[in-house]
Amino acid sequence: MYFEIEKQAIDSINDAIKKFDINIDENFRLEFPPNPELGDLTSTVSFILAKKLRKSPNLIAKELASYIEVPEIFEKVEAIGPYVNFYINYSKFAKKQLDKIDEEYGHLPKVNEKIILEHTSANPNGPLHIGHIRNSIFGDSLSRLLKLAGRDVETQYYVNDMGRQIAIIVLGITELGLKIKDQEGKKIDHKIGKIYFKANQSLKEDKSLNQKVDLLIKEYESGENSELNKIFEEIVESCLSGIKQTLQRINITHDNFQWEGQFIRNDKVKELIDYIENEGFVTHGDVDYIDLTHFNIDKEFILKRSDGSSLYSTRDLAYHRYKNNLGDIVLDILGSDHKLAAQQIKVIFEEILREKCPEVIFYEFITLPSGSMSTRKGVFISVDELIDEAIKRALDEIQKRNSDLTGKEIFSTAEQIGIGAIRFFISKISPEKHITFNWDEALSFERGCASIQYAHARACKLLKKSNKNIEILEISNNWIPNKNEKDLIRILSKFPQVVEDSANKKRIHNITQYCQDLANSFNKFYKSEQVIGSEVEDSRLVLVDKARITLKNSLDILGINAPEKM
RNA sequence: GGGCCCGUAGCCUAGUUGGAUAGGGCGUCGGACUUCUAAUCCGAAGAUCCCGGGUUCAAAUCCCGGCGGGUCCGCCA
Repeated sequence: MYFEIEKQAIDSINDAIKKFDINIDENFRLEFPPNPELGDLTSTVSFILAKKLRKSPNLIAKELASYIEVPEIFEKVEAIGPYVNFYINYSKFAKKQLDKIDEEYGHLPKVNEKIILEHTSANPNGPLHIGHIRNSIFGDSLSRLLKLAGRDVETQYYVNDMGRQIAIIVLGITELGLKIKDQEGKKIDHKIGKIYFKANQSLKEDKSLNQKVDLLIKEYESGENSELNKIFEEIVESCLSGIKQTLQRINITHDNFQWEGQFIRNDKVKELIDYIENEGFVTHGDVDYIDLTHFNIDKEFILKRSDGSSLYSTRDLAYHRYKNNLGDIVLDILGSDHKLAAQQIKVIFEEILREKCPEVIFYEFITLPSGSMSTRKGVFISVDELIDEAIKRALDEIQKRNSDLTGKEIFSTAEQIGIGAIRFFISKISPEKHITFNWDEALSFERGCASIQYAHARACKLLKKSNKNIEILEISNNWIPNKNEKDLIRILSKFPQVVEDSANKKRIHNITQYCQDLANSFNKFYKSEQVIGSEVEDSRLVLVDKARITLKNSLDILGINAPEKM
């Protein structure tokens, strides 16, 4: 609906512009004015015309507004300063807009674009910690957003089964006699994390163990020792199963898990290195490397270790080459510590392999007040701990309030609220901002996610209480929306536009703001307007139902459940 | 030392392809539950948009120079 009336407004402006006898690009879009008193839609086209006509934008706006034939859905068009503002006629608009909202609301038309979205890809050397969670939550929400916006998205987790980290765990088990089952921790990923920590301690004390790690890496890479292969695979598989469980708790699943070892086993890494060699980009020194100084990167790209074993970066190159064949866009979510590596990959793809290079979205770190987290040093807050604490706090909150929840409902609702608080906290901050973790900030239930979920629960309760079949309710013809209703309808109508904008920018924090605005508007309406028993009960019930749907759909982008009771 | 990112009320944050009185939230202060659930709503106070220059009719936004924080500069991933 929004797109339709926007188009009508744009057409009317374009018609009016013809009177100026000037050519401009007709594909401009409209914006939302900063507040409703200034209308529902606004055009800044006067600024563009001003340059061409050499007249002040204010005068042009005035003239332009007088030329515009106001489309029927609008009440008036007015120039205020340099802006041309359109005011919606809500008596006409309300019904049309609300009729458009169904369970699919927000879905945009299919775009012919396949996106391979890699996120999380944490090393299976321990549990996920709160440093990883930004990657997972951002990646998952982005995938939901892009799907809603009509893209075909496949999510992948790149499993590092071949790195030094895993070899260190194997060392712990085979050489240091550590057993997974003896380790502290409720989940297997936590236990494996303990072995990783302990093996690293030993490695620090006895440097000679490093040579054993090197041997393990070489041997696993050769694939010849089936006994050893099994140990590696079991560790990775076990740890990954724990990671998957954690992700599932916060509503995250991946479509696909790709083990990096496959690119060694199927010779793709070898083919790649040969190709680069043939193209003449390999320099042979102590090790084989690509000199990237011609491309303004001072750091060389090393292709393999001097003992011939492969490196993460080269295997990653092969993985990206593989992904290039799967989709139109290859999208990675990476911590900003990968910026240099990503720059190298970009140059290698563009200049050497002559293929499209991956698109990367970076995020800054989450650190503890005491500094960075480290699985190796055993310094981190695990995502499982965070979830447990979030649910515990939500449970306390529910018990403090007189909710009408009973038995099992209490726990599942606490879960939804706790997880919501976590996902909302991470999603609302733009990724380039560094976060110092703080329990109380991360797990706030006032005015945060809980108030949005609460708005949804209120809507559900109200609809149930009305005892009417919402499906067959009609908006009354003599319903003239008042201020609170107009505000709510306006914000409901913006949803598809917010989806489109956010998807184009590949940013999700706009969605959190939208959820908050929508909930605020609904709560305000709820507080000030009687629904059941009012003269326009049916119309208001429809409005409540549409708000319910939009709240649910917008929360869904963030992977947050919308409880029906709280 | 060099590269990249960040710096917006006591605190967190949006806005950064230049454009309407810098938008939210937490916290503070004052109001609203015999009313569809107060995890709510209404109102108030609170900002040198890190600092200093510059470009512009117009700068939180662009340019230059500082300061502060994060991060990278591994034959780790």
